[in-house]
Amino acid sequence: MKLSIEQQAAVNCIGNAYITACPGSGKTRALTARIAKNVQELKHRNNKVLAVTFTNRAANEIKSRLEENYTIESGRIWAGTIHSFALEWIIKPYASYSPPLNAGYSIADEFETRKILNKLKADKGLRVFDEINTTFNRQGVVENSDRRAKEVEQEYRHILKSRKKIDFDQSLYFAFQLMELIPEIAHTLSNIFSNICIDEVQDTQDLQYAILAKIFNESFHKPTLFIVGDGNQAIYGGIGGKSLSLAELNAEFIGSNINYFTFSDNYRSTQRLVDYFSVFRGVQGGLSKAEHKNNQGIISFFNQAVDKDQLAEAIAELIKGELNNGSSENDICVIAPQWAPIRSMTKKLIALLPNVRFDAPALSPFHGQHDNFWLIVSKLALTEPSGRLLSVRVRWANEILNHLSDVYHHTSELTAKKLLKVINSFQSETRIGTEYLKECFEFMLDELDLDLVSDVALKEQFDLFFEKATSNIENNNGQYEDSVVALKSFFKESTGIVVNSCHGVKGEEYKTVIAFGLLKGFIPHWSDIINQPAYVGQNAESKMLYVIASRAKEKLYLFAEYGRRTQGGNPYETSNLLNAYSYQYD
DNA sequence: TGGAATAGAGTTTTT
DNA sequence: CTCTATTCCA
Repeated sequence: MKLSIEQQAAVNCIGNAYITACPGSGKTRALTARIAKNVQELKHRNNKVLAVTFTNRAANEIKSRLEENYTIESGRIWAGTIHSFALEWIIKPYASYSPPLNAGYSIADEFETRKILNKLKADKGLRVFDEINTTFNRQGVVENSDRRAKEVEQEYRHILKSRKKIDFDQSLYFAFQLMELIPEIAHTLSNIFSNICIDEVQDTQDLQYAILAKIFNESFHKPTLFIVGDGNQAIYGGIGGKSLSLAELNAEFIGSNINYFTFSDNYRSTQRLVDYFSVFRGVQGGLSKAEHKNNQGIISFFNQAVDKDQLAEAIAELIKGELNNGSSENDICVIAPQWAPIRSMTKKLIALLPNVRFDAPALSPFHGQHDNFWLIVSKLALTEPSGRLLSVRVRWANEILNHLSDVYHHTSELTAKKLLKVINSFQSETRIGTEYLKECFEFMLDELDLDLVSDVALKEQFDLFFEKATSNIENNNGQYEDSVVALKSFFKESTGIVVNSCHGVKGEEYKTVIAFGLLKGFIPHWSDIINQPAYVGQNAESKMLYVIASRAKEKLYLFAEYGRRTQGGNPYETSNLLNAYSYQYD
């Protein structure tokens, strides 16, 4: 992969590196190059490179870029979210030493935790949207200034404990606790991982820094650090994401003496776009220069000019125009700050443009079940063994094998190849999606000599999987369709116009970006406005707008649509910053 | 009846 | 927090 001089300097830097740079300057490109370089330079057979980020989407981005640009033996690198790292490398192997975990545990998913919290809030006379903090800091303290919020949090922990469940926050805290209790964990990890790479570091939480720093600080042979981020894109502050300065990183990773780099060139967008979105940038970083000299392209803002009921038609027209002008479906992305309007938009767009393909993850009836064993199996069941999916399917098959051996303690000589062969040979007449999957799972269990009667955990996952999917299908006014064709279309090679949340497309780029819902209360969210000093809302707002506008390479269409109403019936207004930004729009 | 005090509306992103 | 509507009281 070709690197600029700035990027090469960072990638080839001896020692530790911290890079902050503007969007589109090739931070992730440099990171993947560094990972590949690190892998080549690994000294011992058992050494690995660790690459962590905050979201699954960002982790998958790293994996795909590595797969596309380099040939790396899969065992030489571990890439994923910090949560999954803590689970796989600390909690699972050492759970028996942890007092809260040694009696057994499983992970509570979002459905369960939200249900418990909502019930407790109602009992205490709090409203569903009153905020309850559940994140631990490194002292193990969960800060809630409100008395009732604190009580809710404590009772919530009791309920989880009685069910032998841990939530996402506890998975991090117990991992950190274990590392404090047993220094050998950090020693072992630092012996395995000779390099630690962190992408999108501005979204990392306090406890996550603490875990990574512990590995570094306790090690005898210091791993090298390669840390990449952009404080101006820190849009996870609301859930504890924290951007650190170079000095703070140096203090965290003791004696790391990190070299600082920044990239000044933008390889993504036209100069006109770079100038446009630079206005939303905070204090960090200088002006960036676009490599593309052309000032063509479009920046449009439909400020209260389109009614929300005509919005889908307007966006469909834009899409049609783009496609007629030679853009491909993969060049276009439609984003909004919240999922609810995205779902209805997706549905309308699909109806309006029946021949256009969309990549819209929100339509899966399985969302919220990432960790379910059967979700991975259904990915295989619903995809064809061809094209780019070939290598991805092998990855999924290996995940299934890992689950079977680690979580369910099956010791068989099953290989990924055999598993794929079994699932590929499954055939069924049914057109009903969930029925098709059920048949396929039973076929697979049968072929592999497994059965649900003797395996309680696998059975529990099996039941939950269908229970939640069915509930999604039944309760959402037909948004989710239970047909084999619909389910297959969800997992098929992700091509088509991306429809996603602003958070979801962070780190990605598109020739044409169409953003809607740019309204005060969405951008920034009410919780950044209510009971907050004005600067909190302004910061949150400029970061979100910065992320949104900087996704675009050539064309940016912005909508602050008219006609959306709050629960009380008041109209939503254009987001403050956009309203105040005087710009010569097309 | 005018000015001050109080109440109410506005509710997401991710693991 | 900010904006608006309502209530309170002299």
